[in-house]
Amino acid sequence: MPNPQDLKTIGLKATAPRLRILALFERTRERHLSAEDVYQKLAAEGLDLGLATVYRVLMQFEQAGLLRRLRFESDKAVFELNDSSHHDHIVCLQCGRVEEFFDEEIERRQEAVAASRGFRIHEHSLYLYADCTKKDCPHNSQGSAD
Amino acid sequence: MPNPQDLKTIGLKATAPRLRILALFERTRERHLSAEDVYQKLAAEGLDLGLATVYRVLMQFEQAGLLRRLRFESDKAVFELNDSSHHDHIVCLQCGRVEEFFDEEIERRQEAVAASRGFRIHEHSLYLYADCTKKDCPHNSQGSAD
DNA sequence: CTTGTTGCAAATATTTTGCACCCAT
DNA sequence: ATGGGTGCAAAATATTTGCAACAAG
Repeated sequence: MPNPQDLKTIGLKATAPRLRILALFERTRERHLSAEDVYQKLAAEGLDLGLATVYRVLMQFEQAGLLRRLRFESDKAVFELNDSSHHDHIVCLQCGRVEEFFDEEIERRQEAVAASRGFRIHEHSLYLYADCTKKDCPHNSQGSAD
Repeated sequence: MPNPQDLKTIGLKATAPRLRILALFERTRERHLSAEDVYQKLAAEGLDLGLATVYRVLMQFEQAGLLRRLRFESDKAVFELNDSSHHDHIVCLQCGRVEEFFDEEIERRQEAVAASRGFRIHEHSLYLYADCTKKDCPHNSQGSAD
């Protein structure tokens, strides 16, 4: 469970929903959760909270820099803990697995492209949609899994 | 106005809504239009059509490869004519201007990153959100426009 | 105590779908 | 004529907001 001070520091009262939501992101292995995911998981743990509260808290955490909001192809947003080291995402279209990566050269080229056209980048979003070749990916479970 | 044959070729009847929507994309200079944009513009031209039809036609055109669906930060999808030459987008956060770019090196690195992690890319989305320095951008109209 | 926070329900926004009527082929 | 296409209204989905009750500091 996160320290209540973590929240007070960013000007938010340390309430149960907030502490539990932050705790969820800190311990969950699937780092990427939608508002609905958070709601379901906490409800399953017996916490009685409203979906609207989840949305509000996620938004506050995003504004405070605790979480980052991502949009994969689906039309619902997912959130991840903001470890403040920038990275992009590669998503397996078969099993939904998400991996993070950072490529110095891609970052450099983005800057170069933008600068050469008279733009100054504020942020970017880069998602690679792919098939993975992991053994436990449904895509490979029956074929050549190599 | 597009040739009715363009539509028949992809198995769609050459109806007024379809021809007008395609024509709109072929002549408009802002290449990126949302369903609502299309609906408004055609309504303004006196074409009486339903928004649902616009959504249906856009979806059919996308599946036929005539259009490509994009999602910038906003939560509505926009479409662009699919000239079949792949490119990414840079969007000005101030004036909404959208420019397209293609960078060989970025493409290569994406493949390399994916391959090294055991993924095979199907598609990707890369958006750069930036400020542009164009003179007609509201961001620069009153400041140092350099 | 006092203001921020919550849950609920209602409101938004975008997109999709059911259905009866219509038109391109 | 006939099966696909259309408009309209209603549904579905994701998210936001108004409000009265509530709780952290």
